[in-house]
Amino acid sequence: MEQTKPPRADRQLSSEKAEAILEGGMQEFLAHGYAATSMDRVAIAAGVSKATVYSHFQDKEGLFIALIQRLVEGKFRSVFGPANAQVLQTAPEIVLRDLANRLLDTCMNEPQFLNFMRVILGESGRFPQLARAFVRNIEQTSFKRLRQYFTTCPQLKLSDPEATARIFIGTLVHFMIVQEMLHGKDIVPMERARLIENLVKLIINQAEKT
Amino acid sequence: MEQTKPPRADRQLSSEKAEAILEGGMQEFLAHGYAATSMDRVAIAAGVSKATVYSHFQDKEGLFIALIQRLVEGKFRSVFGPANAQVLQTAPEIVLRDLANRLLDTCMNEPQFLNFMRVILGESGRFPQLARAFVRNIEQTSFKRLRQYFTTCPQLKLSDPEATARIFIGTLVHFMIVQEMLHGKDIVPMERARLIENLVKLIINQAEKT
DNA sequence: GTCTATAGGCGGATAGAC
DNA sequence: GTCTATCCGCCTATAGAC
Repeated sequence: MEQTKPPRADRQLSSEKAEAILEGGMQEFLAHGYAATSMDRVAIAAGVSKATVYSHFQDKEGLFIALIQRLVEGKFRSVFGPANAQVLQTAPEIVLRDLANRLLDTCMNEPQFLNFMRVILGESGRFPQLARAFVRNIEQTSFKRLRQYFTTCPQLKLSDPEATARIFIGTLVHFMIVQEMLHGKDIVPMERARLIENLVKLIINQAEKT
Repeated sequence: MEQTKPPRADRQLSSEKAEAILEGGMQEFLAHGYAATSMDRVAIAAGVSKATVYSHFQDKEGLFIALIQRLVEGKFRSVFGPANAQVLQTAPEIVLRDLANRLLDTCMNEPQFLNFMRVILGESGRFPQLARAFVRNIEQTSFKRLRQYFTTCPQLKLSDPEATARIFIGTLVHFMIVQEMLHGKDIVPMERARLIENLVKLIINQAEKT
C-alpha cells in the first residue's frame, strides 16, 4: 500500500522549514511511533502550521517515509560501524573488544537510537521497505566490515568469517535489545565487559584451533 | 501512566465472550500494533458489540495489557525453550544443533510469533511492564535452561555458562529478527544451518580448550 | 509560501433499552 | 449481560485569505 506512492524526495533543501519539519517529525515519530503521532504535534514541534507541513510533504505516510529513509542513510548510518582505522598490527583480541565496546557505546550515547530501532522494528510489518533500508544501510554494512576484518587480519584464520561476523553482531545487538530496549537490566543483569570478554575469547580460540 | 490502573484480570473465565474478545483482540493488536488498532474492529473480530468489550475490560489499554500478559505467560511462554528431555548422554554438538533448530522452528511455525515480538519491541517504550514480562517469561527462561545444560553436561566445561548462553540465544534471535522480521532474507542471505554449525562449533571448541 | 479556519470522519467511551 | 445508538474529541487533510 505504501510502496505505490511516488518517492517525493524533498526537491531541494530550499526552505529551512522543510528541515524544521523533519526535525520536529523525528522528535514525534521516534517518541511515539507512526500511528500514535499526530500531524498537529509534528507541526507544533516544527514551529510551523499544519498546512505548511502538507505543502512540503504529501501526507503523513510520505513524511514518515522520507524521515526514516533520511535517518537510515544519514544520522544512524554508521552507528554499528564507526570508521575504524584498520589496525592490523594490533592484537585481534584488543581490536574486537574495542569494536564491541564502540558499537554498544554509539548505540547508547546516541540518545535517540533506541527509539529509532524501536520504530524500525515496530513498523517493519507496515513499512517493509524501511526495514529493508535499515538492513541494507546498517546491518549489512556492519557485517561487511567485520567480515572484511576477519578475512584480512593475519592472526585470524576463521573457516567462515561471514557466519562469525553474524554471531559477533547478533550477540551484541540482542544484548542491547534485552538490557536496554526491553528494560531487562534488573531482571537478567549482565556486565557488558563480561559478555564481550567471552565473545572475543570464543572467536580467538576458534581461530587458533583452525 | 499505564501501571497505575488496577490489574482487572477477568474475574472468571465465566463468559465465552471474554474469550472471544481476547481472541479478536489478539488478531487485531498483533496485526496492527496498539495505536493503530480500533476497538470497533476488535469488537467485530470478536463477534460482539463494542459495549460488550467495555463491559469485560476497563478500556483499550486494559484489554491490551491483559491480552499481552496472557500471551507472555501462556501461548508464547515456551517458544524459546521447548521442554526438552535432558539428553545428557547425547553429544553436545547434536543437542545444541537440535536446540537451535527447534528454537528457530518454533518461532517460525507459530505464525503469530513474529507479530507478537514486533508488538513487544515496538511498544516497549509505552508499555515497559509488558517488555519486562517478556524478558522474565521468555528471555530469562531460555537463558536459564541453556545455562543449566551447559553447567550439567559433562562434556562441556565452559568458564562462563551464563555468558555463553547469551551468545547462543542472542545469535539466533538476532538472526530471526534480521532475516524474518526486517525482511532481510534476500539482502543478507545466510543459510540457517550454516550459522548454527558455526555457532555450535565455536562453543564446542571453547569447551575443549578449557 | 505560509497562515487560520474548517470540513469530514473515525475512534474511545457511555447511556439506556431489553 | 448484551445490544443499538450516540456523544464528543481528535485526527488527517484542504480551502481560501494574505
